[in-house]
Amino acid sequence: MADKREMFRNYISQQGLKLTRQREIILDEFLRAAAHLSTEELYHRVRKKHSHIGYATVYRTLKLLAECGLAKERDFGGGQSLYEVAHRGYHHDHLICVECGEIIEFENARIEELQKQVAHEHGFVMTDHRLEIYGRCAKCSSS
Amino acid sequence: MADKREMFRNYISQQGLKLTRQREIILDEFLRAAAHLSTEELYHRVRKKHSHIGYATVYRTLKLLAECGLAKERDFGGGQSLYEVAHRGYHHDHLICVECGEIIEFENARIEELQKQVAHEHGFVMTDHRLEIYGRCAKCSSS
DNA sequence: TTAAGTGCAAACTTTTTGCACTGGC
DNA sequence: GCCAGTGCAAAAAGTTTGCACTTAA
Repeated sequence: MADKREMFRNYISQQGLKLTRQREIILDEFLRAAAHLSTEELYHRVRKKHSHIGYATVYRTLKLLAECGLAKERDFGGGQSLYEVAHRGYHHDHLICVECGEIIEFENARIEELQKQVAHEHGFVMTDHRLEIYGRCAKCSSS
Repeated sequence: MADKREMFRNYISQQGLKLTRQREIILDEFLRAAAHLSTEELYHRVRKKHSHIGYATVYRTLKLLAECGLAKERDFGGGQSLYEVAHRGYHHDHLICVECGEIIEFENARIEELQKQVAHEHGFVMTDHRLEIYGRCAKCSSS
């Protein structure tokens, strides 16, 4: 987490941007979040402690975080996009409960491999992918 | 295609809805489209021939088509959602060129199987999934 | 000092909705 | 004739932007 703040500072200065109090607050609150956050949710969390911070700043900062690789924008449909803390080095996909909304992250090397193969078969060079599995989680299935 | 119109009529009457001229026009134009259409695009196509049809009607009809299984809503990000003609019976995924925007549909039974397995490992019962592979297509890679 | 950043409100984009009128059944 | 559907315009909902003021470097 400390290294992520470091990364942010590096990026900021490299780009000739400025490290403002707001950006630090928003970054900290973002890193504190375990799950996938909407801009709205992050805005409210930030607001609880720092009521002066505006909506636009949260949007702008979240974009900045995505730009520098600390955040990843995810669009699961349903209007707004969610951001998650980027786990550097490995790609993961999502398992989403259609009933309670729980989101579980997973990795599967075999699937990744097959994807690359499919892309190749169609003459594509794969740059990214996204896989979401929807279903009912254990809790929701039993009840 | 004729059977799809039939399906639509059946659904309409079963639900106690009405088969209006607008709905027929929109359905026809939708079925004519080969690729993935945004509501906006469909609206413009419909408008060319029938300038009296409103935006809201296109939205409402597209929702109706999705409801009765004739259309599938796809959200590739980028603001608006796209609809595609639902190919009944099999599920397919998408390969998307990040440069020219071309969308190719594919199926891969092995990947599907692995997905079901992943869901199972996490106690999920899979109901649906979505897989998108992003990359550069042959044309865009070479140029 | 000075250019980037902020907060606010207004603008924009996509989608939905309220309502009076129209038209299938 | 009834009630669902339509077209329009207004409202929502999410996001972006213009601008005058503030602040990090």
